[in-house]
Amino acid sequence: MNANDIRTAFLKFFEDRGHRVVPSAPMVVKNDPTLMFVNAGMNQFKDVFLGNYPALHPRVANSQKCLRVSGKHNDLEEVGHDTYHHTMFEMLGNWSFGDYFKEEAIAWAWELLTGVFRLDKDRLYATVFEGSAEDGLAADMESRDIWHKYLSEDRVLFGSKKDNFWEMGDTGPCGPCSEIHIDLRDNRERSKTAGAGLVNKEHPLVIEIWNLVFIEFNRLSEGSLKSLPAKHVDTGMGFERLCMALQKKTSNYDTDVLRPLIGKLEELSGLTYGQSREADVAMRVVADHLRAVSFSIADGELPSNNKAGYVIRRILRRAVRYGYTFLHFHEPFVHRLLPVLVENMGDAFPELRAQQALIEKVIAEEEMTFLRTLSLGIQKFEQYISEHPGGHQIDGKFAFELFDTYGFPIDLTTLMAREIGRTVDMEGFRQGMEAQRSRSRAAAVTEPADWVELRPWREETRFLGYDRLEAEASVVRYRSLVQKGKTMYQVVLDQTPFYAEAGGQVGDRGQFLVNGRAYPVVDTLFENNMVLHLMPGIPDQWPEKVCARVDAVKRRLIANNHTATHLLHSALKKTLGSHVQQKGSLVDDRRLRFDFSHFGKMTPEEIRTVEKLVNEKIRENTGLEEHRRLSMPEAEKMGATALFGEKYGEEVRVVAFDKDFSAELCGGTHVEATGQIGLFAIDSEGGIAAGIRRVEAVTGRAAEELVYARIDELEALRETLRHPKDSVRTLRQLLDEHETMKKELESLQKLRIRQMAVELAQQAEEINGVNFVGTRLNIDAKKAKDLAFGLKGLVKDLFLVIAHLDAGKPGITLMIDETLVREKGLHAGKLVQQLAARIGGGGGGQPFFATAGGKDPSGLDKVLQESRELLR
RNA sequence: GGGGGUGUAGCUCAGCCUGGCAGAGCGCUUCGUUCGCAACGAAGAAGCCGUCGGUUCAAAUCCGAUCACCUCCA
Repeated sequence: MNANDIRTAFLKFFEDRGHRVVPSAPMVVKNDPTLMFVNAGMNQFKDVFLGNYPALHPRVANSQKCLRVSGKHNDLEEVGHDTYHHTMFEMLGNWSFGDYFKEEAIAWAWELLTGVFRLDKDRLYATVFEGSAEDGLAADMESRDIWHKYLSEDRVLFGSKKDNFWEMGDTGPCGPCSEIHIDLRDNRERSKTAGAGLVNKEHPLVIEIWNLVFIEFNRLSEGSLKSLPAKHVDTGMGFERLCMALQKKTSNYDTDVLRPLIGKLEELSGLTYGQSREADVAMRVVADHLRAVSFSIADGELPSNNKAGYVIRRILRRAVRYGYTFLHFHEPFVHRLLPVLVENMGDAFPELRAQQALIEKVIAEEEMTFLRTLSLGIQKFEQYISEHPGGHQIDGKFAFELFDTYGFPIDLTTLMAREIGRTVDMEGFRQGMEAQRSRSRAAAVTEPADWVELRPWREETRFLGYDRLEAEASVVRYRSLVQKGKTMYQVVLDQTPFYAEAGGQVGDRGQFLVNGRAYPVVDTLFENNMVLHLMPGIPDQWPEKVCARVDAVKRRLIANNHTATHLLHSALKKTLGSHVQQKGSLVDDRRLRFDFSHFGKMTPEEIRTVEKLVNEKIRENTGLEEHRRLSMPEAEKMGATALFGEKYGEEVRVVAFDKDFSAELCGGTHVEATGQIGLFAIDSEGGIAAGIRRVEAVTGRAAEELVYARIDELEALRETLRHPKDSVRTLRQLLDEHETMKKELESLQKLRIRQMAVELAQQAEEINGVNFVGTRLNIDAKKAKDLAFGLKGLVKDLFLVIAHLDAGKPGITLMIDETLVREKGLHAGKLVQQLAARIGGGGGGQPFFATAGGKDPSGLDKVLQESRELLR
């Protein structure tokens, strides 16, 4: 059975048992601050479990892409060293939302594994929760009894809270779980040691394949458990491990999920998998990471230097590092595996195929920059070694600097040190790291308090803002949080006209009217289907109803920009081609920003074409066509644009303006008719990442101002040029002329200085074995310096004093030949200080050359006189 | 969000600590040598030292702000 068949068989099995099959949600989490990536199949159903959101269907099955690289579940550093950890993996799951419970979940798991997949019954074990005194929970005897119907007593084991009580994170839905483990060792091994003793003991061939979680509680932030209104089933079966078991392999990397990637790596590196431990680890790392990074990019998360993007960058760099060190790739290579991945998984995950070119380009670019970083680090390392030739230990502070500032991985530093017989002071390194951590932690304290619940409330916040900007509503809950030392409140209403930040559109501002007083709302956020109104202050007591009023002027400007963004999106597709995909968007009341995939800079003509197209649509004054509740297939039939990496529910909203021109799935607020936008103008176009361009634009009055500003600038230029016929030609001529004149002037000045130098050389006067030259000139300090250096070559034993005056500023330049400095102990810097007193100033310099400046020009003659006397 | 670093010739960078003539290698142009060149020799062009402000007689260099990029942490 190949991997694709296994996936299909799983989904089919549960579909036949009344489950709705749903697609994987994107791996990148958009509106949950506690989570960056989907780390378990249940993430997208979190709100259903908590009762915040009704289930679409009581029974669901899916295969969910997961990424475990940060937070509570972080497997990144394990990957590669064994044969079963992954950063990205697929989680096959079946779900019951308040429907069936332990009995069916266990029965079907057993039937699927032994009946459909035909796994050996005598290789299977089950674990159940042993209870926890800390949480006041008893052992899960119910699950144990159910299991005894299928498995003998010695195959049903009790497990601790760590293994058999599943929690998504520090807070959130959780419950006891029952895991199914499989013993994949050969018969000889199995007869020697019983599998039961190896369960949960990190044995690579005695592994958990399926976790059946019985969700009953919500873990609150103070640590206690709260019973949920309904009981749910959440199961997760590691797809890669299942494939290993069914394909009779002993490593996930030997299955047809990952082996083709390793094959390609063998081809590219010339090494054979299975020959050396180090190369094997490296190949597994690269294969795994390529898959994780590719899917992340397809879901819209590009490598970058912060947040989720930074995690992606770190994964990719880990792959490059292993390839560089152990597979001897010194050129970008990771991106070359992509075609193999797409070939393999492109059918099950169409987003991969659709964005292949972009993914490849982004990875290649990122590899290149990292290789640059590496070579810079190696350079720094070598410099350090040559500066510290002795010693056996490399300073931990230096190793940390290399890592922190130059991004040079510590294990490479260690490796390079070992090659020259040195070690690295890891304690010093660790200290640097710890200091860095606590600095960052101290800077980011926005711990919210627990919610204060005012009324029972199970639904999501009802959004009224498509139709009205003001509404009566009840406060259902609120909490405080401290941000940068200031206390803010997040307030949730049962219904609200406020639009919460989503899809690039910023949150509304406005106010709540409570008993005749206005309390400002400074921002509106979306979190777990709740709309959070961010408020600097709240009343002591909330009345039954408050009046929520959105700032209408801002909202109108935002609508202009959002609709313009849709028109821009279509215009870009029409002008540049269908490869244009939205990669990001920001819409506020002042401007709009749109990021999209496109190769190469837009030409000025293309920019103009896009602007014209958008303005054409504005003039047509096309009315808004809004479909609030369409099914996904209906929306697709309309040809509405959906975004990769965006999670859509069963029902979607489609916003269209002349539906043949622009129709998008969108939750944002828009204008009634495009004419309201008035005018659209692109302010700038530029690149932000490999293959991604950014356009910034303005609409309405802001667009008008932009156009005026440009006209004014041109007018001012023409005015300055005295209104020539062809100002561009005139300006170009002027610039050319300027350039040649500048050159000419420079060479003339050089010539003049040389001439002056020659003249002055003739004036030289021998005083006590010194050739004295003293002169008064109307030149600036820079020219005096040139002159001094010019004269230096002409006169032996020179003692030069130039008393110069430029724009009312007097100055002294003093030069003394080096031989005089040596033999007579003269020092220009000291002398010039003395002389500077005459012009009411100060100065200094080196023994052979010094300058001074002052305020009193009348003293210049005295300077010359005194310097002459100095020599006598 | 917080820390560190880097912006100097077309490219890669030195110079900054300790203020005092803006440099090197590669590339480029011209000439010469060579059967030939990723060869050799000679000459040359090329710079608002990221931007703005401050300190100073004097700032690439010191101080402050700002922008861009790199990097680590959250």
